[in-house]
Amino acid sequence: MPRGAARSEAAHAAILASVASLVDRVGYDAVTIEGIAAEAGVSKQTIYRWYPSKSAIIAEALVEGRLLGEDFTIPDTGDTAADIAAWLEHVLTFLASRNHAALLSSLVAASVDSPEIGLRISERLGLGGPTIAERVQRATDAGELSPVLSPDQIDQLIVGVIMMRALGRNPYEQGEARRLVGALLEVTG
Amino acid sequence: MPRGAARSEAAHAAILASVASLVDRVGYDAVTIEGIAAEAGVSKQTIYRWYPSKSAIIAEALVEGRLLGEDFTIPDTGDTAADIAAWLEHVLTFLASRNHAALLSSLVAASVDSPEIGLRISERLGLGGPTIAERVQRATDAGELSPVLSPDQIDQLIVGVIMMRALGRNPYEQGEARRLVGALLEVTG
Amino acid sequence: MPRGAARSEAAHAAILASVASLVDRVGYDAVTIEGIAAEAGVSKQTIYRWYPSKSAIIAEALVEGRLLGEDFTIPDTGDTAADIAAWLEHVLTFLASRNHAALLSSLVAASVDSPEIGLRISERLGLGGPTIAERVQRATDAGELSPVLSPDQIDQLIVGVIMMRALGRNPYEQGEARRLVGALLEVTG
Amino acid sequence: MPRGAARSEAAHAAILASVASLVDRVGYDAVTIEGIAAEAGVSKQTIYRWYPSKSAIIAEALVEGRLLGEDFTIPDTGDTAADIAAWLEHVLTFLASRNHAALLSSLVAASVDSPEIGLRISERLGLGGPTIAERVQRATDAGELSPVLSPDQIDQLIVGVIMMRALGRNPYEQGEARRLVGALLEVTG
DNA sequence: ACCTAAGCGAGACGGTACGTCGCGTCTTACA
DNA sequence: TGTAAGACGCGACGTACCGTCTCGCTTAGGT
Repeated sequence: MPRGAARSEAAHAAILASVASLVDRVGYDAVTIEGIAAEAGVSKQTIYRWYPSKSAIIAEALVEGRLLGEDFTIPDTGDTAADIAAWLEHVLTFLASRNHAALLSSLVAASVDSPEIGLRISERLGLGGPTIAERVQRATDAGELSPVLSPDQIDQLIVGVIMMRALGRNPYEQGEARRLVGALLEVTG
Repeated sequence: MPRGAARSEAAHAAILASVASLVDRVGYDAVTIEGIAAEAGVSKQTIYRWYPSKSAIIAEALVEGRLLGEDFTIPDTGDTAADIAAWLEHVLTFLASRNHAALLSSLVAASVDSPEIGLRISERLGLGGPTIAERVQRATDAGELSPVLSPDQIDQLIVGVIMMRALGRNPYEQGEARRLVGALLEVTG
Repeated sequence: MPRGAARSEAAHAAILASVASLVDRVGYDAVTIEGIAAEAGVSKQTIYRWYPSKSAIIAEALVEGRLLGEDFTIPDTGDTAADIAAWLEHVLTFLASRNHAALLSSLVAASVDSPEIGLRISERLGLGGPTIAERVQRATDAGELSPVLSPDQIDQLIVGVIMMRALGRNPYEQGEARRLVGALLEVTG
Repeated sequence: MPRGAARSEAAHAAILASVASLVDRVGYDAVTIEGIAAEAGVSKQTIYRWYPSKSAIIAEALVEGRLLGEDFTIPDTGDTAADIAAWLEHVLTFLASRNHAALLSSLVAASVDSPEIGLRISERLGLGGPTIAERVQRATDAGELSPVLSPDQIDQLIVGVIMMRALGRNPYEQGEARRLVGALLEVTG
């Protein structure tokens, strides 16, 4: 059994809280390890003891829900098209409010040199369990839908739209999500 | 009329050549102003005289075709769907070769802090003239196509796919572009 | 006979005026060639055409009386001790007023790497013609004085006092010059 | 009680050693912070952590005896005039050898912008304890001497001679110190 | 009345050094 | 042994001046 003081949960929490606050206020790029340490009242060494890099802290903050804190789980009501449309609307609406698009785009930039962050963003956006591709596949197998495009392509197109919105800051147009999903899934009704 | 010595075209060209070479060799993030200056045989001050930041240099290198040098103009043969499919295939094939996806994704990350770069990337990818949305709109007006989605949505979906590919490094699957464009534009043939 | 435009006296004068003003305002060290050029409305090239260095400009400004502009000629009334005392009093009084000590000390600092400046300062302080040593020698030869110290030593001591005053910023005490000169020249009266 | 790592004595010593060596080799003006850092194998930041400016480093090097390392303490044998004469001879002889006059004059120039340096030079030359003025005062009170000039004036004259020597680079003449001190202190013997 | 060789302002250029920031590693003293 | 504090070597930042070098204009003798 290890001797000496145990890992300080207070320090741990302070780090995550500070990094979330800083990312929100100044953006990912302008966040520095020294800034986090100062804001959290923690020594740099403590940070480096638990995290190998700035992006690892961000990744954990994502997992802990300190960033992108809302619940973006894809609902499961039996109507796959409606579920996905509702979820997409939720995501796009979220991006259109406050500086959430800026937050997400700075995280996307971060994910370029940290695949981990990309993965955590996906999870946070509700894609941690069954992905859109899987949902579509299942619905197709069940005869619920018969889309022209493959489930993977549909997944990619929808996530691509989210990315474009995060990067481009376009406003959200009422009903857009429903129309898009409807078209992609060939929901004729 | 401006007085004083004119801007040195030699220095100008050397800067752009060096930045292109460096981005290619070490990646966007690892490029430094001092590195550019050293490689170009130019003083830092000369760089700062003409560019406010690293991203401005990248933006100009993009405009000058020193990065993403290929011709990605969307063809115009009369068949809009085929034109766009051919163009998309070209872009996706390009991204699948060498370290081009890494290059583009690092540029996308850069564009988060520099809208200018985002704009120049679009231009370089052939979207500087009539956009996909415009092409689709024109074809729809001419009765050539009657897609379910709006031209803007189609545009966004297609560009979104390119982004996803750049960020995700998936390989390109033969014929993918054609299938995707076909489905989005409702080309039943 | 030379052809082409003649040296611009306007530029010449503007340079000297600016350098004098700048030395007075910011001190020798903080004066820059670029600052002079900007203040004088003159190009750097024009300055370098006529002066090899900053200290050369200072030297000329001294010669022209733009710095240390007062007349410090040693009087010649026949009474050597009184002459020197009067002169010394004049110099020390000058140093005690305004920021003249600061000016002189910055010039002394300049003279460390520019003997030319040292020479010009001496001239300006009235030592350009017969030096103190020469005056004392002459008075000694004439039987007017019979000092214990050699003329050169006396000269050095008196100039040394001026230096100390310039460097040390002590205030001037009424009658000090007279007492000092009296003692050094053994004027018993 | 201060926490954190203590100041590195190794770095501290290396800085002082380097600055002493550089001043000796290239002269005060040509010494740069970057040069010191490179020579000492120390980062610039470490230098700036402890010293606000180049002159502060010089001041400390003076205090530590890395520059003007000789012992210039004024002796105290009971014979004040002889003590001062011996000390002055020591100083003037020192200045006449090697490039010591150049060293001192560059330090004097530096002291124009840094009173601290001026103070440290005085201390180094043996004037840190009882000054010449104090020694003369004491001797006068004891009836040992009865000089015409005030102790302060004598002090100033003697130090002025040292300055003149430093700035003027005259050679030292055998016995000069003794004659000078003799005359100023009215030692008739 | 033209040349044409200076002089001139403006200012770009390759450099060197500045003083600052943040990195990731380390050392110290305390709990 | 974990922690806050903080020093350290390092690399890059963006700025200030250096002294040299074009530019295009003005000026004024020589033909």
